[in-house]
Amino acid sequence: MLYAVFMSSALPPFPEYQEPRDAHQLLEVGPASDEPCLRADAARNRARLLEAAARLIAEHGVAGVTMEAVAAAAEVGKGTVFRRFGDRTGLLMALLDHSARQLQADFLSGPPPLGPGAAPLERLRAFGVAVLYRSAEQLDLQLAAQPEPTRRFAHPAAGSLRTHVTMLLRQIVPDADCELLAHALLSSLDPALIHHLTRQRGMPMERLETGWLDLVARLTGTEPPR
Amino acid sequence: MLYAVFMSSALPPFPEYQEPRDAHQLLEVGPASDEPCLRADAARNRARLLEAAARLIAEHGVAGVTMEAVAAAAEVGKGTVFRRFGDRTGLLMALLDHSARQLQADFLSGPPPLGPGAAPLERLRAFGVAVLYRSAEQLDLQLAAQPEPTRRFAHPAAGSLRTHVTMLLRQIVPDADCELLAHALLSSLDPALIHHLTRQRGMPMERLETGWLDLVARLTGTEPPR
DNA sequence: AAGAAAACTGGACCGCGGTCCGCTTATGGT
DNA sequence: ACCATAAGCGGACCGCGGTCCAGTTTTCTT
Repeated sequence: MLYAVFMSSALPPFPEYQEPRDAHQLLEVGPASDEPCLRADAARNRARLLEAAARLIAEHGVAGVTMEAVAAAAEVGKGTVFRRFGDRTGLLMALLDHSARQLQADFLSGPPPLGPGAAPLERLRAFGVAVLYRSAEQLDLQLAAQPEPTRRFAHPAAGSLRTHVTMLLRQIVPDADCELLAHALLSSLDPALIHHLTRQRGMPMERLETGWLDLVARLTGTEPPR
Repeated sequence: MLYAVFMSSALPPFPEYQEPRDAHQLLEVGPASDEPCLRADAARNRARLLEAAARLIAEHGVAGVTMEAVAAAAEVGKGTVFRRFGDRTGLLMALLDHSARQLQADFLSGPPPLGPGAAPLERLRAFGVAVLYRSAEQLDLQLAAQPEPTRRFAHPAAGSLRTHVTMLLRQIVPDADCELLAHALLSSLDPALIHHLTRQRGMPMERLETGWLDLVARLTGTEPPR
């Protein structure tokens, strides 16, 4: 499923979050909406690059994804890779873009309990669980795609999750500092943390899952489900 | 105060957290206990390196701390820097070691409300505030010293904080999954998050502080102070 | 159709983090 | 005092991320 990504879109670049061109935006969910008028050859190269990167991951793991290796595998110059994706992190993020959009679509307009239709509290619970398992599935890539600490929260995908959680929280605990609370909640879903807990401390995912539900319950002052 | 660090100790290395030699441990708080029988010249070079690094930070900011630059400034070979500190992160951590030990001493054996003597809940509140302001003071260094995501939680200093918070939580909410709760709490004090909130989103420290108190109140099901 | 401007390309180039290994120097036993 | 040995040293070396720019290709305009 990694391989289905290549045609994903890229809307106009971001002012503050510098991305040379291709910003794997994730602002609106549109069905990989408009291919941002990339020149034909550029689009072709973009696809070849993503395919090459995916292949390299499959063969040598994330560590094998060297910018030069990707360029070579795609039979493209190194400069092209950087022009397209800005930096290694950008390339890796682009690889995750598809699943990120999927998640976003799910909680923005999918069926309950994730999407609209369920009570906010339930949506929040489902949201965390979804993020948890999604991250667990792609842990290596998620870890490798982590930008330097200064950028971590500036990225649009992160912003999207944040906004959503904040919105839900406002409906559940209107008097709280929901923005801060959202950050706290999301921090506990950080891929790096999941990695540490599951792989370095051997916790089973179920524990993390009930941990999330408990956390939500405590923060919102509600009863845990069941 | 950065400049008072140089003589800090280093106990025997860590099995799992690979550090070539000098592990800026922070396991026991001992008064920078035993200089770990470093050879005389090695100890001298270590001091010179830390001093050089601090000087470089003062002059050119953290970004100016290049391993080669540090080596040159200390009039030492590049290999020596790596032998001593393992990698750039290790060097930067060593620079933070002093204040880390200080903090640890404060909450392990200092006066209340941080140290023993106060009620666990109060200690927890004070702990967060202390961490918050300490991180804010040294934000740049803290950010730069952040290791790759895989190592973030493996570091002894992090472990020390974690243990402490877990212990306090066990006294406050004995029936909860305190280990997980501790991780959630500590995540919300991550320097990267503090950086984002204060510098990128312009929140004043006071807001973070009351945010912390509120978070503790909610998680422990207690009333916020005052 | 043709020319000009804009976009894209690729590879040479740079700096830094990290490794390696032959040489030097401290240390502790006798 | 002296030697054997372990510990430490330093700089040449490597690979990778990232930049740059002269040259090429595409697209737009008329």
